[in-house]
Amino acid sequence: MPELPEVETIVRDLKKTIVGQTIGSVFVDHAKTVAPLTIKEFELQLKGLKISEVSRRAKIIIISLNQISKTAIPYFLLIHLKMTGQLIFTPQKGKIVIGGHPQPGGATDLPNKFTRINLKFKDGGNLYFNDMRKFGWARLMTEDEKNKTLKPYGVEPLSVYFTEDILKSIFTRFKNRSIKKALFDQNYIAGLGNIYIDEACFISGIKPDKQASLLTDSEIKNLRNAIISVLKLSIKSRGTSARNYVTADGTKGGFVKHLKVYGREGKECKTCGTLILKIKHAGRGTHFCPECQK
DNA sequence: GTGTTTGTTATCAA
DNA sequence: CTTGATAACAAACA
Repeated sequence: MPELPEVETIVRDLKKTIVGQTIGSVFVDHAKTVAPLTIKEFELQLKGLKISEVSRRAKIIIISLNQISKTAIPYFLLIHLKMTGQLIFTPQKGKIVIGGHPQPGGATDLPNKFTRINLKFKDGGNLYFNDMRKFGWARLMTEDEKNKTLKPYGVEPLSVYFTEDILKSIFTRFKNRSIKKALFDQNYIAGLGNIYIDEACFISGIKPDKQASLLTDSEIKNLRNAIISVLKLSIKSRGTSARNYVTADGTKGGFVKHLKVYGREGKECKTCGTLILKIKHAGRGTHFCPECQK
């Protein structure tokens, strides 16, 4: 579920809450989530490590860990939330009720039936990794392994490297495939997913299934600006809680009310009143206004 | 029972 | 080689 703005929101929250904290104990209840390590290995290796940094690359959360001793190897816990993952920090001990935000399955407390990992900090706080569908993962790795894992990812759309020229060269490479396909490919642009691709296409007035090589320079410019602005605005709203996503304090993001096309099929376009269409394209539900987008 | 779902990867088909 | 479609992972919901 989480795309760039949701992951970024969680990372910014965790920077404020867990950096500097030491892991006291770890509980894992689903082996696949922490593979290739076994549950026991994962629990033992994380125990006693201190969190030195939290960052993001593409849709991956990177928790940097340093052991207390100076000679120790730095470790990195990389977490991918995939479709339904949540990462929630609670500062107090014991069972916490997520205020007013029932989780999938109706659970309202922590830990719950979808909690796959619980990091317990020495000062009593808890970091819960919940994942209803069990697609997400948390992998403990060395610096080399981390670099190898992150290497294939493309340009960060909120970085200075995301230029019109880069976008143009990507679309050239995708020639007769659609722009949605191009924007979806994490090896070229990192962090976009179904929601923000549809939204950025609407904002820039381009149909998502349009052939990539047919875009004019001015359309590429508009699309780039739309991608940047929709991501920034969503981060400001703390992300889109369309289904499972919650922020690291367990609250919902507020971007749903800004959505122009995603999830609005059959409703009136906010610009022209035409009904929003939904088709299947690139294997995903694809939303657009047939009047505003060409 | 049917179809759908924010992510990603593998495999098959044209 | 290119491209698209589908299934798979697994679970909930309408």
